[in-house]
Amino acid sequence: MTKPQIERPGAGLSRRERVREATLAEIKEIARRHLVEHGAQGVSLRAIAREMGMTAPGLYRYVSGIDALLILITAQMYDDLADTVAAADSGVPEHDTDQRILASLRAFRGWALDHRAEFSTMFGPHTRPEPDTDISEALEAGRRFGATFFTLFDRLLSEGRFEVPSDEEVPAELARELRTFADTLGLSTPHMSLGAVMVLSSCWVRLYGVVCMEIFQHLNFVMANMEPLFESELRSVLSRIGVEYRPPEE
Amino acid sequence: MTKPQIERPGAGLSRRERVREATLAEIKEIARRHLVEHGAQGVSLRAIAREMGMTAPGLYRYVSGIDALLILITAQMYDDLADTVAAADSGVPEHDTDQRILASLRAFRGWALDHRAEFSTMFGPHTRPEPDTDISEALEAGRRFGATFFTLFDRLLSEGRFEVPSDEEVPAELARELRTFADTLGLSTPHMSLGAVMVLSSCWVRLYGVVCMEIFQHLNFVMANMEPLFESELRSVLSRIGVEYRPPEE
DNA sequence: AGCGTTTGCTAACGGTGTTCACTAAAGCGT
DNA sequence: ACGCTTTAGTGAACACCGTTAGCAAACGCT
Repeated sequence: MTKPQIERPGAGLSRRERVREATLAEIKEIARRHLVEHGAQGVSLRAIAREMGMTAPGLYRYVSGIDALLILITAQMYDDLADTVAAADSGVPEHDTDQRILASLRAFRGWALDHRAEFSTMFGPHTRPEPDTDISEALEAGRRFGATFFTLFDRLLSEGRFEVPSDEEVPAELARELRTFADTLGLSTPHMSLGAVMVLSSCWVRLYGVVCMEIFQHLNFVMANMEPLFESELRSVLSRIGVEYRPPEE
Repeated sequence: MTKPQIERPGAGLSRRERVREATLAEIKEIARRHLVEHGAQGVSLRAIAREMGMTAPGLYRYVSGIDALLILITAQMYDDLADTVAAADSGVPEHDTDQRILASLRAFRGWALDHRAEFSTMFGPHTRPEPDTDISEALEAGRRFGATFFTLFDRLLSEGRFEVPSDEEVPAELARELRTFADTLGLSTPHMSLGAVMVLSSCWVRLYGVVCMEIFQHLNFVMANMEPLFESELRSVLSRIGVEYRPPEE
């Protein structure tokens, strides 16, 4: 009888660990649905437990509190966002770098518009998590999300699309930060110089800013439709990195 | 006896209205302190009432609910921020436009760093307020906050510091939005063309973005110190509008 | 002095996070 | 197959929260 007692699809997980993983997954799934439907305030352990047919204190076997739960589902959301962006990217002919970039970035904004509550918890204000909470999962998911953009950006570098500042042009203090940034995210390719990382973060800041502004409704009462502003920033950012802008379809 | 029964410093307020205004002010003051000390979650009607020596339901005579209260104090916070920025601006010789701009923008970031919870509620995710809530006060305070920057920006325009895009270069949809933006905020000076408003919003988006990123701790685990990135963006933004950048003192 | 308005209270409902002591079951080693 | 250990989940309890309804006292005006 070669029935494996331990080696299972889940890779080296005992039965107990498997069912544990399953209910944890259920918790996260329900939590996320509540987040979507009722906003961050609407996620409550008691409601989740109710829906699962158990009581709230039982959840503490799986999650150390409501804050930790919200961090946990952050990882899922980054995965979802990453998938959406990656799908948009691969929906464009592989060689057409310009359109791939356009599509990816617009997909980013589009996802944010369709998932305001998620976006807010991912990119909005954080209360610094207690030191013991495991954040690695969310970090890894965030890395995966950025990967699509890094890849495309690296293509631009290899194609020599725009002028990259020399390392001497990067102020010393900024250089230090950019290095830890690049190291932590593991972006070291032949073309990825310090100057390139600087340009990349500058672009990201701008797009992050305009999308945050839209989702957080900062200009809600002075500007009805934020899309033109986004497109304008997009255009400006892309011209900086030698990518041809094209207005959205239709 | 010329004792004025109605005409008082508060301008045409009956005694009742005055004491009412006073307790409302007390409510807002305590609410704001709680916001600073315990974050947005830590503002509760019950706690405020307790501190005032009354009970929570009594507060409903003054405020229609906790959400409305948070909106109310938003106005105060904008005032505070506006004062800080204005103070930094006027701490520089009046003719030195470049330094005034630098000082104002750094004061903006500095205030944000010193008032994370306030900044988060002001610039972070909003749940759209119920239609009946009065938002005009916060809007006016926000306008006052922007005024310092508008004034300085207008100076740059009048000095012809940089090239302003012609109106034809502004895409039609964006132009529409920028017009309502400019109208609502009342920025119509001789120099304030559509192209100028476009440049202004672009600059604002970038600075908003980098400060949000820092305060919301979006890159918390990949970048320890965000100041160099802010300074880098600041430098880049200022070069766009013909202002000389100088690194911060010390 | 009387009367309507405004203010604040108590009580109550329904919701929340979290801790603790406890039971019942599942897993594991022999 | 038995017994022991680890674990999952429960119930009760504590300390909060926002909000509504009904009522009594204080206030201001005529």
